[in-house]
Amino acid sequence: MTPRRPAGGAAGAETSSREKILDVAEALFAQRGFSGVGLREVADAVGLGKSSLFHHFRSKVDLYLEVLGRVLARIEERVGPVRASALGPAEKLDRCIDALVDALAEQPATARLLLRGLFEDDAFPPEAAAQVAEAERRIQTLIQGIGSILREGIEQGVFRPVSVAHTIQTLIGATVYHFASGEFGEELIGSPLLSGDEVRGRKDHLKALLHHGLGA
Amino acid sequence: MTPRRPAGGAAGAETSSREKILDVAEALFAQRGFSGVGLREVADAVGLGKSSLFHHFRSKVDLYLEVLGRVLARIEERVGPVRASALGPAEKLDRCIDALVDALAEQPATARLLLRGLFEDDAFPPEAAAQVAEAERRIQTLIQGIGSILREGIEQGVFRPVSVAHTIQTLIGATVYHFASGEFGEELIGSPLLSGDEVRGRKDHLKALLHHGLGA
DNA sequence: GTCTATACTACGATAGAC
DNA sequence: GTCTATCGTAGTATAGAC
Repeated sequence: MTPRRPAGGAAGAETSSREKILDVAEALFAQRGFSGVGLREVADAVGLGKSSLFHHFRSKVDLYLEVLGRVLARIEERVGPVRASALGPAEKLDRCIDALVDALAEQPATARLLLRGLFEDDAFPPEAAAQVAEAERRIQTLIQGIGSILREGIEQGVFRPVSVAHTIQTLIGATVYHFASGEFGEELIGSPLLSGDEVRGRKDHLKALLHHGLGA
Repeated sequence: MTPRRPAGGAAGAETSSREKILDVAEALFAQRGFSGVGLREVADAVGLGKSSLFHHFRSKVDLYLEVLGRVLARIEERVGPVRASALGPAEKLDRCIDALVDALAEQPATARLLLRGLFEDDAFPPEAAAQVAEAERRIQTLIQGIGSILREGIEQGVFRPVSVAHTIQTLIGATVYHFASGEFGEELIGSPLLSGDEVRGRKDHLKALLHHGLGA
């Protein structure tokens, strides 16, 4: 949607093949998962031959993990600054939800890919172990950020003494699942999940529920 | 886990091949999804040749949809009676959560398969359209059951006037995702998700959050 | 950087013996 | 009801010309 210039390259260059592949693969992996997508389908959608993909990515697993890495980067970009801010727990949690929801709503594939990353075990080959471990570490860091906010709030008495782990699980489900629910969610809600109004509505719902639900 | 006698058959019969296949396929499909599982893997795990599966199921899609149907039946069995009961909205919602959580915690594959059914679009062939439509209808019925409880509660003033659709989405995420989160969730919670203590803990967390979060 | 050609494996599904 | 054998296709990945 927002093509950028290559990092230090000359002006006038279009989106690189690499980025095109990543964009297409992201949409497809989000819809049907790692095993559900063939490289031929990716290549066709990009407008390349199947073999050309291997010039840009070592393997299908490599492509998938780079897609996942981009998704995580998008979320970190939004949530990171909130975590580093000096707000109180209640306000910080609100801003954290805003940031997470914005990140998940920014592109339709984000939530589905993250959800798949959270509950699927795709049995990746051992040579990808390092990349898999790094993705897990980044997710852990995000989770622990939310955990810190909740713990701080409980210590300060602004939140009820709830289970931090259970609350995180609820929060993940309420955000990631919602924006991953696609057609099903849209039929239930009755309007596009990613429209500006709907995104605002989701934030309001979540913040109100937590305000009443966690408030001391 | 609970082998039953064949419907009208003689005593002493062990679990039928058909049920063995369904059990094995359920576990595998839950872990890796429709495309991630090969029929050879299913057959090996059951102890049959690959071709023998086609004696019991017309196709892989047929097998998958029958697995999904069993999962839905398990949930309906628990949630249905609650919906039909004559309790007030607040108590009915509590019992509904108990029933749903019990159903999801009964077998480890249930939540993952349901979650996949909710957000995945597996592009099934047109000849399976009827079976797919029936599964969607059953899910819709379950959803509408919860919707009715929420609407009734709001009308009677025992719940805040929240968005019913958003609350349902939150509830699905908080229950189905939690029990589908597998290794990730267990690491976060720190103990097996399906143990008796943990299941009770999850129910308590959810009911407390909703009690405070929805209470008028 | 993209292509054609190809290797090798696995897939879902069918036919037919037993 | 299970088996072996086989079909046709598609999967990931590599080699090498351009």
